[in-house]
Amino acid sequence: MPPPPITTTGPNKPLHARLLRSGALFDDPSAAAPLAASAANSSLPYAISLLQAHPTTFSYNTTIRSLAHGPRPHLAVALYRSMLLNPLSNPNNYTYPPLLAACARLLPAHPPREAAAGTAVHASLFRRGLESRDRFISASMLSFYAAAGDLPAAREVFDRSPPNQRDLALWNSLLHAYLSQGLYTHVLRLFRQMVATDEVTLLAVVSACSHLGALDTGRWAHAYHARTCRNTTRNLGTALLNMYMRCGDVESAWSVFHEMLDKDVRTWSVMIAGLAVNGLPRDALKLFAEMKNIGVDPDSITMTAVLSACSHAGMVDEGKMFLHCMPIEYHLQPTIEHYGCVVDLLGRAGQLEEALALIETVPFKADVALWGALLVACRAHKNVDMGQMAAMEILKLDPHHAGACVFLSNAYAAAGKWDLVQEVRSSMKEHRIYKPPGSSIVELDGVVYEFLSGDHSHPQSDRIYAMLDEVCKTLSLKGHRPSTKEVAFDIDEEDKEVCISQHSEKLALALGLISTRRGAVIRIVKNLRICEDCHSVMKIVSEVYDRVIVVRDRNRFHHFKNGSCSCLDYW
DNA sequence: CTAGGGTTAG
Repeated sequence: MPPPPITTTGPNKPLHARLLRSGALFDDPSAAAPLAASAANSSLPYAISLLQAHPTTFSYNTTIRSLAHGPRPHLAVALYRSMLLNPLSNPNNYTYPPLLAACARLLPAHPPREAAAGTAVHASLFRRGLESRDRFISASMLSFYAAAGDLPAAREVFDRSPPNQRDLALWNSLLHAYLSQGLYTHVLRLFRQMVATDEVTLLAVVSACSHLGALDTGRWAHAYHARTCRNTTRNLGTALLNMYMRCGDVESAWSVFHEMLDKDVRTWSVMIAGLAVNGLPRDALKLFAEMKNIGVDPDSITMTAVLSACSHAGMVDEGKMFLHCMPIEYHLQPTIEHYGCVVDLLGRAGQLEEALALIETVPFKADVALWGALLVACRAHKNVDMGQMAAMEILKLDPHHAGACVFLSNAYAAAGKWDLVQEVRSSMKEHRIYKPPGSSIVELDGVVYEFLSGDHSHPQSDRIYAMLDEVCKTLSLKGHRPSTKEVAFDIDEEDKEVCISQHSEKLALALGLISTRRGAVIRIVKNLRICEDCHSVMKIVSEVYDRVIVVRDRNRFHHFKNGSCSCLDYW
C-alpha cells in the first residue's frame, strides 16, 4: 500500500492529521473514504490524492456520491470514468444511484448530451447484471428518465422491476414522473392503484389536483391524509393550501393556513398569490404586511405574488413602488419576471407608453414574456401600432410564437392588407404554428370531464347542446348579444357566433347546469384566458340559473355570483 | 464489511 498523501491544502487537516498520527490511514485504508468524500466538493485534488492512495470501490462510491450532490455534478461522472480505468475498483450497486442522480441534475444545461450519458450509464450497469437486482438502482433510473422527459422509458423501468422491488419510493418516483410531465389525471389514476402511501405520495396527488382544479378529489385527498396521518408537515400543508387556492376555494385555504403552526415564506407566498388571483388582491397586500410584521423575509416569489396583487387591483403606483424598493427594503434584485409583472400592471391599466418605456429600460435583454405582456395589453386597449411592434419583437425571439402571428394577421386583416395576411397565415401553416385549442375541465361528483371547443365526445352530448340552446335563448331574452370581436381571423360573423357559442367553457357550464341544482357551485378550469363573451354569459347565468360559477383561467379566477364577477370586469 | 432511491410554489 502506498503511503498516504501528505498535503497542505486539505480542508479537513485536523482529521487528516489525527488519522496520520494514530496510524489509522495506514492500518485501515477505508478511513480514507469518508475523508475523500467530505473533501470532494471543497478540495478535489486532495480528494483525488486520497483516492489514488486508496482506490477502493467504497472510497470511489462515497466520493462520487458527494460530488453528485455538490455544486458541480459533472465531476461525479468524470470520477466514475476514472474509476472504470482503475483495476482496483469495480462499480457495484452503490455506484449507480448517485451517478444517475448526477446525470439527471446535469440535464437542464445540456439535455441531449446528458441524456445520452445517462443512457450509457444504464447500459453500463445492465452489462454488469445490476439492472433489476437493486431497488435503489430502479428508482434512480426511473427518476433519471423522468428528468430527461422520457416517460415511456421511466414507465418501462417500473414495469420491468421485479414486484418485490416496487416499494413505496418506486411508486412515488413514477407518480412524480407523471406529475412533472403534466399528466395529472394519470397521477390520480396511478394513486388509486397504490396500496401504501405516505406524505410524498400525497404531495403528488394534491399537486395534481391543484393543476386540474379538481376540488372534490383534493378535498378527498385532504381527508384521506387527515385519517391516515397524525400531523401535517409544512410542505404538505403548503401544497394543500395551494390546492384550495388553485381550486378557487379561498375559505378552505384560510382554514388550512390558520391551522398551520410552522409557516415559512413559501406558505405565506402561496397564500398571498392565491388571494391576488381570487379577486381579493387587497387582502393579499394586507397579508403581506402581516408577514413582514411577524418577521418573515419575503423572497423573490413573494414579490411576484405582491406585484400580481397590485396588478389585479389596478394599483399602479403601489406596484411601481414595490418594484423600486425591492433592493433597498428587501435586499432582492428584481428579476425579469418582476419587470414582467409591472409591464402587465401598466398594460392592464392602459398605460401602454409607460409599459413600453419600462421594457426599454429593463437591465436585461427583453424576453418573449415581457413583450408578450405588452402585446396582450395592446390587444386589450386596441393599440394596433404598438401591438404590431411588440409582435415583431416577439417573432425575432421566437419565430413560431402563435399569439404574435395571430395578432399580426388580425391587425393586417383589419387594415385590409390581405397580401400580408396571406403571408402570415401561409407561414403559420408551413411551420405548423397553432394556438393551443381551448379546453375546459369541470369536476362533477368527483369525476373530471374535459371539453374542447365544439366537442361532441361526452356521452350526454345531446343534452349538453340542448342545454346550451336553452341558455342562448334565455340570454337573448336578457338582451345579451354575442361579442365576437376577440375571435381570431376573418371568418364571417355567423360562423363566429357559432364558434364562440361552443367555447369549451360554455360546454362545461352546460354540463354543470344539467348536473347540479340551484344554489350549487360549478367549478371550471380553462387552459386559456376567458373571452369577453363567455365572461358576460357566465355573469348572466349565475343570476338566472342561481349558481355560483368559479372559472379558473390561465391568469386568475372569476367568481360569478348573482350576476357579477369578483374581477369587477377588470382582467 | 461500511453506503444508496422518492417530495419542495409560478
